[in-house]
Amino acid sequence: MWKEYYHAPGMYDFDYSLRRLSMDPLIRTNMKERYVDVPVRLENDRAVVRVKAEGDIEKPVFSVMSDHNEEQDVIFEHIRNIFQWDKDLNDIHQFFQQTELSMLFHQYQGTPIVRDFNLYDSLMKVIIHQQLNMKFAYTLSTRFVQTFGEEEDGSWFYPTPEKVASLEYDYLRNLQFSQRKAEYVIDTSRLIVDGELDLQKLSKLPNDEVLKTLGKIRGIGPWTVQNWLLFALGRDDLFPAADIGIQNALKKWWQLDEKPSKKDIEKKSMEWSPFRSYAALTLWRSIEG
DNA sequence: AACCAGGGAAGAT
DNA sequence: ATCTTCCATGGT
Repeated sequence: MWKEYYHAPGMYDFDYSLRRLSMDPLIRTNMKERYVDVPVRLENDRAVVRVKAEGDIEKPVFSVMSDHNEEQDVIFEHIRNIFQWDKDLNDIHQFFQQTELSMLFHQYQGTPIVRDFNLYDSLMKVIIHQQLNMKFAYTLSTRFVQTFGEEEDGSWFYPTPEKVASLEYDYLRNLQFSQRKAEYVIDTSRLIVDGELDLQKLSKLPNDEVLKTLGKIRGIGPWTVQNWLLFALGRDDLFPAADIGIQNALKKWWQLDEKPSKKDIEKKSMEWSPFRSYAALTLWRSIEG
């Protein structure tokens, strides 16, 4: 068992992040004790890591602990990247003070981008969640993981690309996937196993190159690429204009009768570049619960 | 019952 | 290039 502490440079609302993480039934969170258990895939091994809030929004301190004693540095580095503790959210807050979203950022301070735990898992989840209402979306992804993935210490690991590539479409249809969705999930996994798609390599490329590569794959459109860039890679400047949640939030924020058009959204959101992701997160947050 | 859901492919202009 | 229509289900 090891335990390490870390201080973030600016404000950081970890309790909000926990609330978001707790929306996913596959992720074990505890709001009262303020921790989340993060499943970590290693080279040929797995670890479950507990990340716990020890401070508050103004003075964020975190503890990271695990009883997996090998590759401790790799694990800690991975956790730091997921939660992006080194990004100074005071700078983001400062930036939005000169925009029309200043009030919103004042109300919801220190909203971080918490990345999905794994590049491949994230892509599968985004494909599965396309167009579905949140409740059914989580039902589907939970069934998918609990049927084909693996559990360890109460935490669920997504199935590997190899495992998913070996499935028949009917296995997913039985879980109430549509035929299309079953094809998207399995075929994309097969591309990865065959070496035709390398997510690690993609993660080092600029957004437009990722869009060019991922967008060619059947079942992956602009919304899915944008969400993957935002949540898997944690990129700062994504604004999913096609997203219903974003549209609803802007409708409310701009006091419109109808949802604003994709084009209007894209144009206006340019004022929030290069930190559009934070605008998106904060807008989502403004219409939650 | 009708319409929507944190879309995308395929077909039609 | 841009616009419809269809895909499949569960939720409200």
